[in-house]
Amino acid sequence: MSGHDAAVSRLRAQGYRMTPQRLSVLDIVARRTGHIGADEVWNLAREEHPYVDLATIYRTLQWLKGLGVVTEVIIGNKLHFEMSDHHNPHNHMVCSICDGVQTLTPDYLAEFSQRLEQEFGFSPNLDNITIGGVCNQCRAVT
Amino acid sequence: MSGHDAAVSRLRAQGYRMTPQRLSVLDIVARRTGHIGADEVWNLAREEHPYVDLATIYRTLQWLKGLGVVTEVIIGNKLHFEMSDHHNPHNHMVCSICDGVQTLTPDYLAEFSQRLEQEFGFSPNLDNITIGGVCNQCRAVT
DNA sequence: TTCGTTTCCGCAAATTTATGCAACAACGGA
DNA sequence: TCCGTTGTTGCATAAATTTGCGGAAACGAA
Repeated sequence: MSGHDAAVSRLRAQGYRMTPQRLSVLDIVARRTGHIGADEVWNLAREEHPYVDLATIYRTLQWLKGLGVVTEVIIGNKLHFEMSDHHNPHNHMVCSICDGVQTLTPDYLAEFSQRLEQEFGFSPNLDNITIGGVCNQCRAVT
Repeated sequence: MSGHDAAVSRLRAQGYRMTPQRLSVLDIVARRTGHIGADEVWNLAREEHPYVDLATIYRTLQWLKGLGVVTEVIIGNKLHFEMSDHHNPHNHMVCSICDGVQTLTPDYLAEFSQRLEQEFGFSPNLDNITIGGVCNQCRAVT
């Protein structure tokens, strides 16, 4: 179907079972341009498979995140997800006032990341990092 | 009594009411060297004031965080807190395997922060940022 | 196609954190 | 010291996410 066929094959090759629930979640996240909340994934998934449980959605999303297939974006107190694009990776800046999201190339984090690695031997996982703060417009209003 | 008297006076001067609950939370966090979980704060607070509600603990902690009095550290899926030390500020690196915490001077984040500000007009709030990743020892074991 | 192993899911309940509201109490003023 | 205003709390409840467990189903092997 869509562009996540490669991901599906890869997961299957790795020995994971591709259940309808997992395919559905993957499909829903892939079809959406931009991020989508866990609850919204659930609602869409239930249209196809009315019995899917919210716990499965969360489990699947965390599983895909751990495998680098999806990226987590923390918006307010809720988790959102989007397909990871390894050809065009980016992080997120989320405004704590308007919940607006801007993207950021990881170049900005590269130097920081290398220093942590070299000076502390700490390997940061910056793939799923969300930078909180206040955006331009919201600051102007205040 | 301890070194958080200044904070108490300042908060009072700013018009906030210093209730026994708030004093107790402040005391508990200040007395602990290092971070402490919200649930643990609650348990200790109840020893002194058996009626305090967990909601009050969370509200107070978030309030103190917003005022820069305490710093939030995300460990696993739980929130921990410690007194902010503005003379000696630091961020945290948390290992996702062993939950170990290392500290980090904000110098490492300064350049990054400035670039976000200059190039995007985005004011990141890095005071309460927690960097996730894998520490030296845990990586060695794997 | 059937079977067996082993992973995965639905269900229920627990955990962690947040919020609406009426009663309460902190603290400046009389 | 007492009072009134108004910020805070306790209580109840909701929201968001995670986890344990027994049954179900995916998928390779026969």
